[in-house]
Amino acid sequence: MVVETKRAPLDRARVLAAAVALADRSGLDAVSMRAVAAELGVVPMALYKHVDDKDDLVGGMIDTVIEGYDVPDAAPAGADQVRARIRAARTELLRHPWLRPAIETRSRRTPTVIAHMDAVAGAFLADGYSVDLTHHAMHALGHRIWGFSPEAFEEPPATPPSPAEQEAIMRMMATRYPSVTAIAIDAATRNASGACDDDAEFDFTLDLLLDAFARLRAAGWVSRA
Amino acid sequence: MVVETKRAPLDRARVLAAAVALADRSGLDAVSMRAVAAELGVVPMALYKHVDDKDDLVGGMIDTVIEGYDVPDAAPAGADQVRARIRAARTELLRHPWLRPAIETRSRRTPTVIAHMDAVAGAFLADGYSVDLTHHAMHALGHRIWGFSPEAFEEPPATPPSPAEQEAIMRMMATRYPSVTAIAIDAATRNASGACDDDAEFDFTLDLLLDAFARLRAAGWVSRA
DNA sequence: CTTGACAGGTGTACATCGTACACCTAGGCT
DNA sequence: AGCCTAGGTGTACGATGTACACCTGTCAAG
Repeated sequence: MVVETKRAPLDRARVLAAAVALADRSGLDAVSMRAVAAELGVVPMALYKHVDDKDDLVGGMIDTVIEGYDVPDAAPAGADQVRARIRAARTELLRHPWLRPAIETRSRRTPTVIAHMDAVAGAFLADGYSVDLTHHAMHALGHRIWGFSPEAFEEPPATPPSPAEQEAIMRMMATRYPSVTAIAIDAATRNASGACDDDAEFDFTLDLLLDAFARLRAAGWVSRA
Repeated sequence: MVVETKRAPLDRARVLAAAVALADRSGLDAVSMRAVAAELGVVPMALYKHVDDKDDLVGGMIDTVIEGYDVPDAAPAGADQVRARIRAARTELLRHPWLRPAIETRSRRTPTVIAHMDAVAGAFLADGYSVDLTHHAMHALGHRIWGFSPEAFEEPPATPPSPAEQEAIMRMMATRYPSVTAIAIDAATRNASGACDDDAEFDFTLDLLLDAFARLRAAGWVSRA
């Protein structure tokens, strides 16, 4: 008689893991209920026994990643601790490109998400920052707390036209948008590929902000008027 | 004989205006091809004669708003000009709440969008900022260039539980997330509603960043090592 | 040992969405 | 007069999220 290898029963963690794996492989758009179910060899509706709805699914995916943050818990306090946490977040963000759009379109907030914010805020407070200054800092850091800089410049969608066309486009750009063109050219002299070093920009801004707040604190800034 | 009042033929601008009006009234999710078509008393497929696809539609909606920026063209140069542009963007952003998610999920970049970035970058350059410093500034300002601060704290989804439950939740929050709770309480002492003054935070961070860059420039910073 | 509740997987069905494709029709040109 | 074409129509398809009824194996209580 044929013995079916019995499938271990699903649980929330396995569902989320499958969704994360799928997103890593094929992007966030590929994460549909049906696709995740197929990944697990199960019918779509089975997922709803472990997940409220699609929104809960991607919320759970985010949580899964956040819980994997490699954060040196016994790290130095204050700004350095903040830096460590944010860099840990960024590492994970780079590993999972779908994470950014996922967080950006998020609606509900989970305990895991709040806990991460609490840890960052706590590091400021532990370093003697006033509550209000910490508040400002959290706002200023914004999404950087999740490891990404919300760029004004997005990746160009990789439309490599013929070299001749490219020349014409460049000329048009240079006359119509001289400033961004100047920046692009300057960046290209520094980086053969012409792409910005996003990682360097991230650190630059992070340091700029952390320094600015350290300066305010040192100057005795406590709270807004 | 019955004389049908002849409908003026559609054009791209009318389609976009209808979509913007609909989004203003009912949110971005309500903007489907079918809904916009209905708004115009036309069949869904008619829109495709004026718009490539849905992505082009929302791109066009964004352009429509950007083109309406009330930017004092003969404004002071430099940081003040940047401030003016960004504040103009923010005004429009507050008028159209759908704008933020629309921009965030954007994929293609339109000339109108590039022109706005070019104007901001140009203001820095005109003020004597080096190209590279301008580049950094654009990255640091990130989405703030579009008028929004990408907050770590999002609006709570307005779940007002019973006062008793609220009390219990607060107590739990205070022990589990002491830092964010401290911030929330502190903010509440300053603002009866307990909500952050997002507008004030926006200005605070904008000033912080612009000051930081002004300081770098004054110190003779020209380009990264 | 029986029974029955319940956790968990199944199957069908539906509304909504974007959009491909073929079609029709009214104006304006040659 | 004849035709081209811009612009609106109609039908249809595949994908998606998810409601609802159903089945089934496990395990604890009687």
